[in-house]
Amino acid sequence: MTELEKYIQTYFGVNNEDLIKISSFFKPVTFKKGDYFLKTGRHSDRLGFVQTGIVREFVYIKDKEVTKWISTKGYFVVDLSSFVFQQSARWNIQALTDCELYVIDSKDYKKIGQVIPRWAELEKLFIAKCFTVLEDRVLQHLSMTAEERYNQLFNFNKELFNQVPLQYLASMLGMSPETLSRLRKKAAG
Amino acid sequence: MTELEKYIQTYFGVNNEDLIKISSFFKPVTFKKGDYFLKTGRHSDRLGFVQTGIVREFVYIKDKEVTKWISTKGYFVVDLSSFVFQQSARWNIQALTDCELYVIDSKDYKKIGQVIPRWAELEKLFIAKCFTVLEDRVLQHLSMTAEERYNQLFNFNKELFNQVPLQYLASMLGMSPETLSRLRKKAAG
DNA sequence: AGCATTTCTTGATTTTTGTCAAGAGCAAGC
DNA sequence: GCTTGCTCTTGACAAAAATCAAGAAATGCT
Repeated sequence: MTELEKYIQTYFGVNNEDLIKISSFFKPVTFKKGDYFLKTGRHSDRLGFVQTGIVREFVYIKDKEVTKWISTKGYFVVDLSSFVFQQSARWNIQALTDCELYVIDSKDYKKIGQVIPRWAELEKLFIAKCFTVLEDRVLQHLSMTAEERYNQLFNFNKELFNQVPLQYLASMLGMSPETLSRLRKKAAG
Repeated sequence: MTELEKYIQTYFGVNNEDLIKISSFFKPVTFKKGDYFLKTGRHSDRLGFVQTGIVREFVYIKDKEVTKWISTKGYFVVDLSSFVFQQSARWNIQALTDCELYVIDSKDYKKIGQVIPRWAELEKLFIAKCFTVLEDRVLQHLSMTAEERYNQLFNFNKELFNQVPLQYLASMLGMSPETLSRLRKKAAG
């Protein structure tokens, strides 16, 4: 079973037969460090799954880059408003390292629904799960200090701090790079 | 057409016949100021639609109330993780004023899917829309100061500031009540 | 109306975080 | 191996926001 199949099974809980049908629509695509999976303003008609490598989703706000999320193995990358609602893309999605993604375009994606009758239901459940994760993220900003947010992310995923330029993590945590640097020093004791 | 029907049509874009089928599952329930629609830890098997009044969703974190959202006419109120995934509720949902809600329990909710074949698809679209709204909210915390967040909410919905205790709005915006008070004074010039 | 309670404002102060600037450390490419 | 960038750290300072405390204003209740 490939990584992709493993994750689809975990996320969507389908049987082996459906699993193979679904995953067969995804095609492997390699990205070099710096390549864009998606650029703001363009129309995105594809969904990616990170097999290896690190991918950053960010947007320019007042001439500054704001990193919304950093995806590693096992994450889907997509601009949902663009993929689902055919709007122009809000996020830039860029490979931070060389990457292997499994990619599906919206034309093929629609075919999944024809093959798997319960697909819309499974999609709903998956997006609902994503929603609750984002709810938590909002709550973190309402209730935690920069230091607490740093510690939480660090405890959740230490490796990230060796693999990703810290300025991006700082942005994703909603603090300046200097603050992250100081909190890091402080936590290291 | 009732408010509920109007909003269902706007959100889900169904025809008149389906609209009536869907809305007929919702039952009007009145809540007195202070009543709880849902309490943390309980199991929630109902979804509400705010017809009149104001409803607050909040949670205790380290003995402090954190207000996640304040809903007025036209909003759905629900603990999604509880309603969809049968987990115990994460949020308290309380009437800030006397309220009329249209309420549906999960048993009846499931019947909608039997009556409207496209329902899972429509649900998916609705939750996806909610997801993109939350994405924006996260971005606001990554890129805006307390003052900018205050101004944005005030410009978006001025009435809220006359109807809701400001301490709740402050919490929802991720700042102390004192800071909100000062920003408010400053913006009033 | 009058009292009690809650909510809001204000000032003083502290803490947290951001900004600016300089330099150190690293890595990529020639 | 040596530039050339890029990234990270550090210090000094400024700005933003939190906290604490006191009182004013509004609200609810009887």
